[in-house]
Amino acid sequence: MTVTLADVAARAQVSPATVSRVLNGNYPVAAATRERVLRAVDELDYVLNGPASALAAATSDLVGILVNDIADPFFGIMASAIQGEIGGPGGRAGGERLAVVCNTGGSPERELTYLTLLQRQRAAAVVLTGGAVEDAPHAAAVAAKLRKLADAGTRVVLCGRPPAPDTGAVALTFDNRGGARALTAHLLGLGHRRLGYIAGPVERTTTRHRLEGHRAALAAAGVEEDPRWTVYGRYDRRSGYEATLELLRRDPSLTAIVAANDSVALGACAALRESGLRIPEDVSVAGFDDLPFSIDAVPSLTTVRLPLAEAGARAGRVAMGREEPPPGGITSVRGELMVRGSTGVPRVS
Amino acid sequence: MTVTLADVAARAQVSPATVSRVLNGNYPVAAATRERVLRAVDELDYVLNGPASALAAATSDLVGILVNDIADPFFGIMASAIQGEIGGPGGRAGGERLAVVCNTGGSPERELTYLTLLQRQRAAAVVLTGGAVEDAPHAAAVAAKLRKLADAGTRVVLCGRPPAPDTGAVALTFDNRGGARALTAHLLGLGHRRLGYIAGPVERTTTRHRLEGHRAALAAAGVEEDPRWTVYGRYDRRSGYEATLELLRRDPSLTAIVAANDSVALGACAALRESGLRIPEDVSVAGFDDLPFSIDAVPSLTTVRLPLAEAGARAGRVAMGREEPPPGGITSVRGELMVRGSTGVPRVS
DNA sequence: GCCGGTGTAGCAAGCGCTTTCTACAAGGTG
DNA sequence: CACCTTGTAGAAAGCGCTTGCTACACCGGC
Repeated sequence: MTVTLADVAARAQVSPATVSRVLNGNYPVAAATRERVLRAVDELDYVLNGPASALAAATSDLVGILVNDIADPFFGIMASAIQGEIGGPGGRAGGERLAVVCNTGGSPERELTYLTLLQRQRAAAVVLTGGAVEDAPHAAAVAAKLRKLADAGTRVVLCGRPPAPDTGAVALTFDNRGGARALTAHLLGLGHRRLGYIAGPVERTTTRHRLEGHRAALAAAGVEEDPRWTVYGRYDRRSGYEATLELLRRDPSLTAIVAANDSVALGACAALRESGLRIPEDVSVAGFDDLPFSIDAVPSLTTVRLPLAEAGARAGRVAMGREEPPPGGITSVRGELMVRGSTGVPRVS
Repeated sequence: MTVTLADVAARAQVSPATVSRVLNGNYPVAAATRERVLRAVDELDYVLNGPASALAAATSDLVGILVNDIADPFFGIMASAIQGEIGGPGGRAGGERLAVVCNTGGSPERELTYLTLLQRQRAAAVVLTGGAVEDAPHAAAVAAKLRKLADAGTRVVLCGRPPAPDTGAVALTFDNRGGARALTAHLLGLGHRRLGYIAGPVERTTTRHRLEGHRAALAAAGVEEDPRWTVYGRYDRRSGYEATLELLRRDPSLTAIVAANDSVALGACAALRESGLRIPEDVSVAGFDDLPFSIDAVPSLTTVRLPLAEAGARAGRVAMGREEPPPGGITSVRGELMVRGSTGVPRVS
């Protein structure tokens, strides 16, 4: 029923080995022979059997991309950039690779399961994006898995994720701490002294680093922080909305709200508006990431631009071995402070 | 070096066949034996070789998802929903399937190439999302490919895409025409008579259907359309921004702008604001899709909500054979008009 | 004219798994 | 007690491809 290499070989009157070599192009085949084979392939409408190739060659053309939430543009943009570089159709690279996008939903177990599944597929490379979960046993389990993958020849790249020592994984980390610090410093420079902070999920590295940067800026300015000013939530607008109402309840005198990311900031804006507060006259709002919609917020959002696409592209190239990994296998990607309309001088109180 | 089924079998003192059966759980194995095998698997840290299984069993656990642009939440949301249903880790389904997300960038060639790649992988199912390109030869080529996939046992589902007759593909189509018609009818009801329309790329089914709906509404209300009122572009904010400036240049007396989707609408809003026009007092703006950020626009966007997540989930289930396909293999999913702040009665001129 | 390249192609041995068919115990039945 | 189920495990034949090795021309040089 299905046509195989042997069928093509028969039709082209060559051996299966020759057909394989024509298709893989890694062995000299006389032009005339190649021609004949290609014609046979075409006439029979032959499609290589991927699993069989993978088995025989002990490699596959699958590249895994782990994301927390593919519906979130933060991950979508990175995934898109990674995919653009791994040499799928249209990519500049020769081989045609397929991107397997795995939605972990931020769950450690799923992350591990997906890693195993990718190991099972003998993935050519795996890129893990976004913050990691800070649970020690889980981190160890992931590290062990990554080591195993690396040992099996799978290239492992971390994109926007802290390094995983001794795993052989290359890390392209975002400087969340530095970005957050610059952002809060900007607010402090405007004169704000009572700043609410809406953090992400508690056990996430991204959450911690951004919060640390925020606090470092406060400390550097000698501003003492009230514990009531920090609320933890999720990385979505709903969370920002709710957290903002909570912050307002705890301390109505806040003059600025720093959000874990842009979606959260948008939720914060909505809550503020509904509470009858103007942005930035009554309360300034700042986000993080600079996703495409942030500039369209009204007022447009002051935030920290993370070069998501660039980082993803680089991660993709490194994963494909088309770009040298950074020295030491680790590099930090800086964000850029984007000052826009959502932040201003605090109201006089 | 790498541990194989045979190694596990040796350690558990059973035959490879038994190990395979324990792992696949589709054949009775005595509890004690199973126990022993599982222990061996654990001790050896054995991971099944996916390609080998796929080859031997002539099936794979890969599911392809074709999207135009994974960085766009429109596709991200659908992809996420599909993935949630195909039974990956955490899914309710038993098998563990991997989602291969293919970014076609709207290019027909890439679409075809990806389809071939998925055919090569012997994908268990393929879901194509978003509008199709309306080029006849290309459409025929895709149809042929889909038929071939279906013949090879791959389940093919179209999600938010028009039916592909005689291909064996199940279609979950969005009622773009109806939604667009309702949206424009709403604007007409408010009293608008001069409405600009920012369409998507010319050769896309989505573009055509939405435009047709818009025109149907105009016709039904007896409003004659000026050809200058339609501009084609892309499905992104930039396009909306530029198209709006163009529309304003062509006819400054427009009182409403209908955009191809929400991102375009956001761009339109930006252009209007920069032109000193208030929304909706001077110009009303409407979008399409109701993506999460649309409610956070200021004023919040009047749009047509498409049940992206629901449709994706359903597509995923149908692809997995866990839900009956609609009768005839075709169903139309309706959108819901969401009237919000960006539309209002036209200014008196 | 003999010999060692050089360029092509074929042979055949796997790659690691699934699955059909067969084998054998153990247990129930007439 | 012979016989047939029923339950469980093994043997072995592939699945379709890749690739190391071998084979064979054919060519130029001494």
